[in-house]
Amino acid sequence: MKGRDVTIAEVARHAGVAVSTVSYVLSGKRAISAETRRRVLDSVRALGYHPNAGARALASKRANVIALVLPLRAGMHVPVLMQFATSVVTAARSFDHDVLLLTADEGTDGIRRAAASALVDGLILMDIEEHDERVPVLRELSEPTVLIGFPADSAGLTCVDLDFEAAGKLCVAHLAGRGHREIALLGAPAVVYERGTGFARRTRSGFADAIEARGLSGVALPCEEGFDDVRVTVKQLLADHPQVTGLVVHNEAAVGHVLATLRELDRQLEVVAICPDDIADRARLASVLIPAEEVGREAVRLLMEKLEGRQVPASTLLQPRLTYRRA
Amino acid sequence: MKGRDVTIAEVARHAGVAVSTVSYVLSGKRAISAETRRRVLDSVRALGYHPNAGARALASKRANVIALVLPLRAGMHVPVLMQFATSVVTAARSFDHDVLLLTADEGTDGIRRAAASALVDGLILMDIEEHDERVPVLRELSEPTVLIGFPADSAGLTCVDLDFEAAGKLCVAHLAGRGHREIALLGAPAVVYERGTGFARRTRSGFADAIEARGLSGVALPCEEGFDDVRVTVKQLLADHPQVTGLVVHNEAAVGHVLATLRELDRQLEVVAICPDDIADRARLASVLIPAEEVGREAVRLLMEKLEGRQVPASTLLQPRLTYRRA
DNA sequence: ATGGGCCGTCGAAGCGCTTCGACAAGAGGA
DNA sequence: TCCTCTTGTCGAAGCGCTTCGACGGCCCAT
Repeated sequence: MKGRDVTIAEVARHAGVAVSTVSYVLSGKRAISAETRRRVLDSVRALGYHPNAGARALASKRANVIALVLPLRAGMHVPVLMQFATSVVTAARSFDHDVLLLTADEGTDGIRRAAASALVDGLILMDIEEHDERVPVLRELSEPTVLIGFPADSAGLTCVDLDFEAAGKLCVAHLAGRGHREIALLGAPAVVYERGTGFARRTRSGFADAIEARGLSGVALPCEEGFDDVRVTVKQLLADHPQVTGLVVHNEAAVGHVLATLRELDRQLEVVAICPDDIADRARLASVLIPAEEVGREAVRLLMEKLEGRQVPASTLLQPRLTYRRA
Repeated sequence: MKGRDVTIAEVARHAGVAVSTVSYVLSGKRAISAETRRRVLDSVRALGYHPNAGARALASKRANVIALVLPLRAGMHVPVLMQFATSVVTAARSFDHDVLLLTADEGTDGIRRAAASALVDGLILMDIEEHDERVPVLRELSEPTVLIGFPADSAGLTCVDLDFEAAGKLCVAHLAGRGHREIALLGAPAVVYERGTGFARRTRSGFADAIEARGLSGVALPCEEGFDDVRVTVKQLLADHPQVTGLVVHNEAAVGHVLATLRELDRQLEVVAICPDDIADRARLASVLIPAEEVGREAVRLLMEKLEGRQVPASTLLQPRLTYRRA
């Protein structure tokens, strides 16, 4: 219910300077004497001035807003998604940008619209599939983009992600180092592989490579998320491969159920998980964590670089780290 | 990489009309002949015109963007939060608005900033506490606001939520109707009550009222979310109150663990949950669902009404519905 | 015929900001 | 001393859109 919004003209009048001077004080794009700067900033505070976002965007051709395109589909672990989202928002704020939320179910139209209307200066997309329909659209856009995840053809794009292949290898190395010769991988639900989501496949291929390179024997299975499904899968696995003593779980939702089933069967496999830290911590499990916080921050940083017109590496792979916890 | 953005002036030239005519065709705010309208729309399509959001906001004093202020704190069930968020985005899009994501950890500043800079036309806040620091800020804002949840003093505000008191009563009524005389409520983690989050308390008080009104005996306990904690809580409950035969669970994360514990103890209580449908469905449980979709949609609808300057009810309580599932 | 309305369209005035070029005034070099 | 640079500030021109008032036709009631 405060009075009408304060404009830059009122600040200028109050401080006894020209409008442009106020603008330069605020943007720092030209030298301003200390005395004038102080007067202007005092007036800004006194009047409670906030620049009008629309006017600023119109004049400067920069909205100071980026779009975050979130998926909402089966097989995504929602809390991790949320971690990404908050880290993106926080990072964006640290660059004085806001975040517009676009959901994937508006399809490519939302992306086109937000970009073409200059609503946003750039976009971050999450949960990229190998053959993602959004990717061709991005190529046509003049707005810079950063992807979290990798499509099959990433030429000309900027992508960030955990190095899941390295993560798969790291898990095998860990278990091999502790003496296991036959290792299984329990992965994402089958639908996630079918959709061609990169991270699931990449882990699996890293796993397979490492198994082969070390001359171990291994088996990789998809795994659903419900308790009963997990139970069946684990039992089947142990029946088919009784020699398995090491287990890699790459499925946040299933971790707890897998452990419960092993307890129930009284089988003492050594388990390492690829999952958020809190889940692994709760289960006292060795794990490679998904560095959602770091990925989000890095994505924003890259986008800001691109907004400044600077070159950035096409692909950024964050190296996995394994945390060992004794039970 | 397409050419520079198309402006309304180019559309006007292409269609052979005045700029204002194009604007009126697009906004529908003045009558335009069918013939002219067709020509203009053809040009719009031919040139791929998208109005510049900043210019539009500046001229019309409407950004066509609303803010969604999300919390991210302990004790909130994240998937439900996500459901709210997507339903808000979807609903907003249906009113031709976009959604700016603000996180609560920017505190009240983010709210002030977004409103004062005219970045957004209105705000929706989630996860309101009884004594929420953001509420006084909202009262000073000239932008309309809708809260999802109720603060202790909701005077002058517009709030939407599931009627949790009614939900608590409904659960008791259901169990009483099926012959139970001693009923327990397992609620949110203790911290949620301490924080004064309304929905948890309101369910508890509805529960207590219904118990008393029917002359039953009842007990209400907070409940943590980890498997082991739940196990302890349930065991304690059954030890202290061996006559309990009906159980209301108002804690999404705990539902599964409660059932597992009961199975383990071989106790056949009748359980009804207040939780999202998918969880109840998976567990084949009678439940009152949290209508996240509906709440989000309603919040947006109310906000749009307020944006139009219309009066709206101060409080909107969505009536709970109980779904009975036989196991 | 004649005037009053309505309909469809146009032109122009902003909206609040950024940024470019201009220009005093003082600093420094010759 | 004169001229050239800086440094700090100002004024004005937009940015692309909405909206207000004006106006020429046309129809209908007089």
